[in-house]
Amino acid sequence: MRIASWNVNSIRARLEHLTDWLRRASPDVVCMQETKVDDEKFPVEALGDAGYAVVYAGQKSYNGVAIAARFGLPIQDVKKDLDGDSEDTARRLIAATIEGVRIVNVYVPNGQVVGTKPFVYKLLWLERLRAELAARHATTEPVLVCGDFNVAPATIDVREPKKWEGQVLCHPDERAALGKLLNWGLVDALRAKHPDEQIYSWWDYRMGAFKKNNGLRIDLILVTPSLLDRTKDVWVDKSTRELDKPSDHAPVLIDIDESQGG
DNA sequence: ATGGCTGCTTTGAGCAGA
Repeated sequence: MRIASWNVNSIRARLEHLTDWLRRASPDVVCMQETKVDDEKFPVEALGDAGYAVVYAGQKSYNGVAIAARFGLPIQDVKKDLDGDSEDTARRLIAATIEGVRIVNVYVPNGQVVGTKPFVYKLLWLERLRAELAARHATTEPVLVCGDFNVAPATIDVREPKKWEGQVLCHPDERAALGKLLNWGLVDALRAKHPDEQIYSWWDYRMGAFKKNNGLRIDLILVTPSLLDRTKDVWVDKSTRELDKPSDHAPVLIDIDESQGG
């Protein structure tokens, strides 16, 4: 089973890229972030034409998450938002069980500037996610948590670490919050498979950052140990970032052996 | 260098992103 995570930066602005890419990359499941659209206006039909069913938790203008699965793969036990969220909180989480894998798709708050209210909210959000996973799941289950974490886990995940040192996305408090989430029982799947490679998933639109490969790896796929055992490979598909009017994020993909699971 | 790009918003300057 091939699962992808992609911050599309507006699903409506990216619809052609998305449907073209689905045909090209052929994921069984794609988790999307920053769909930036009300549920009433979600492009269900376009995804259907591409061969995918979709569940979504969206809002106007900002945030929004969705999980699409190839027709024939049932999407079960859909859960939206963190426990304790209300109707007017940002839509940042959608989870579902597909082929026996619990898939939790997150758009972690950006945090804006270190020390601000949004930054504190980001740290709290990561802790709430950890608490919710720990309350709902055992680490022996096949659980996959993916999305835009807005945290670069380590120095290797940043092309210009000195420039980013102590800044939002790279601050020790964010890395500690992510570390605590991992300590519950998750593994950063790409890093486990590629311990020494500099691989990025986001490049700033400005200053020709992509051409210089001046990026950060902030889009992650975290898995429990039983899923890591079944993981064949994890990679970033940079091809979408080369298109006209791209998302600033590229998709991250994981191939999971199906013979051992389900 | 407080800019630089992009998408969204009851359309147009301001916001949020990262």
